[in-house]
Amino acid sequence: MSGRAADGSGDPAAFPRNDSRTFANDGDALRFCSTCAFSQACLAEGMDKSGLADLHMLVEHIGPFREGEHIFREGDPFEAIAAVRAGTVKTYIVDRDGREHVLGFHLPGEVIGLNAIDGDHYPCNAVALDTVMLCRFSFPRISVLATQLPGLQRHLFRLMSRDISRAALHAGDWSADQRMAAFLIGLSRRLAARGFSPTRFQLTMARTDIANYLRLAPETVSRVLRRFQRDGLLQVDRRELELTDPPRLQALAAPVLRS
Amino acid sequence: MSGRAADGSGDPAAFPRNDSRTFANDGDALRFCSTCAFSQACLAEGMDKSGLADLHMLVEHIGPFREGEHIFREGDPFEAIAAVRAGTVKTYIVDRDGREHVLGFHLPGEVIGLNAIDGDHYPCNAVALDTVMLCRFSFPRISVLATQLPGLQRHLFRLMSRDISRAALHAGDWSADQRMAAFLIGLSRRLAARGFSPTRFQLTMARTDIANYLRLAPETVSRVLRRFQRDGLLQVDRRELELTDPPRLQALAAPVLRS
DNA sequence: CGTACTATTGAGTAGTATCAAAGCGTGTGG
DNA sequence: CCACACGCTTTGATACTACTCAATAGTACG
Repeated sequence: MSGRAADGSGDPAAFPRNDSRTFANDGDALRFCSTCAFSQACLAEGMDKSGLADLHMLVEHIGPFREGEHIFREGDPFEAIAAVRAGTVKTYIVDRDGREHVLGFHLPGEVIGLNAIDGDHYPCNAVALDTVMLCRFSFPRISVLATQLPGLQRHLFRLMSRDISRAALHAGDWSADQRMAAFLIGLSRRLAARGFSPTRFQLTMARTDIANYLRLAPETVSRVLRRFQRDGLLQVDRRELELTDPPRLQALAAPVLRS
Repeated sequence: MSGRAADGSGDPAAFPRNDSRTFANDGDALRFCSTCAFSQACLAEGMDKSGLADLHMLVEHIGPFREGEHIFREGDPFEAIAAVRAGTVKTYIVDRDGREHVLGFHLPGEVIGLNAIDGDHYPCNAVALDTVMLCRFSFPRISVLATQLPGLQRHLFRLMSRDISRAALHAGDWSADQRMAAFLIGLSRRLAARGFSPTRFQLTMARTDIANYLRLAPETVSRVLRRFQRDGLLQVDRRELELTDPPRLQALAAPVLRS
């Protein structure tokens, strides 16, 4: 469990608000825009169409962030949450011994920064694992909007509640095999929910990142994956992954995921 | 790590809304009422005095719950969150192997049920570890109120954000000693924040509960406590505890608590 | 083609869990 | 009031999971 902060050299200021990477709110940007998912969810919570317009006025599309580039760092002043539009974001902290603890991986459609609301500063780092596009929501502004749009407020409450439960599950006491299976099945489901293949996908994170997330040693991650492959549960080549026996993996993961 | 659901025999319906245990909103009840803490926090967030009245209209004082009595159970329909006014509440789940996983202990002034907002049903059980009094807030009603009182909304956001961070810390990868020290220092600080002694207090939970919370075996909890005592960090007799060397305990807990 | 980094593999070990049994407190019934 | 029984806690001995250390292998990049 070594783990060192992957430092993407000199990044610009954290979570830039208006820089060259911000681009217009054009149709092309909206096509894969998770704001839509965000908006959809708010509509599902009862928000009306006019709210949609207000919400879209609020959002800023930022990116691309390149691999290794930080979106925000621990201690940066908190101003905004963001929905991932494309790519994968890793959030992590580094303890005083230099060990990295990965808090989570955030896929398209998922929201980062919710753990920063209590406090003026981000309590963790967020880094792009590949090319990342974001929808940025100023938190003061989206809060105000949430008082006017109950559907939006409800969606935010739900997102945060979900994160509490997810973190609690992740805190549970499980074997290396169970945690790895739960991690893979979790990825699979989240990708499937966004229209990606649930059985063939890329691990956008390094083995070390997986290890630091699952609180395992990198060597253990390697060994578990290899054993899973020997047992016919999956095929793994470098970062390319295919789940060849999802049912058995799910059975392993079931106690962790409670499903 | 055995852990079995402590079942307090036949409880009445979950989270009763109006029963014999509900009592009037009189001065005596309010004296130690965490609604006050809740209200204070909302005022600190900018809520005005009229909001205070609205909030107090909303709250229902329920209890007492006796030791072992359940406040809600996994699967019960979600209708309300609650602030602990007195006593200790344990939240936990039981996995399919019958192992109990303790999600948290909730002291006076703390709020339970926030992880249930996403979903129609409570995702966990809540049980009284001693005599517990609660302030119940109907969630639909407090949501509506939150759209009218930005200070209240802000407070709810903060509470939930804090829970996300807390759960993430708890999920970290630490030694038995570090986890135990962090647990004790955490208790101490939370008690101190409510005006109790930070150095002398009761462990209201069983060793098994502590073990299931810290994902340790009960035997390990015993051994660590005994070693801490041998090393002069604390004095423990049954459930009576005195921290005799808080600085050293804090040093142990520091990487976990990030303080 | 060489270098650097990440991933894999192997051997030995540390830290906790597990199993078994005894101790202690508390409550109960005689 | 005492004897007993039950539950929780403690203690000891042993086992096992996952870590650590060390070395090799494989990839990506210059």
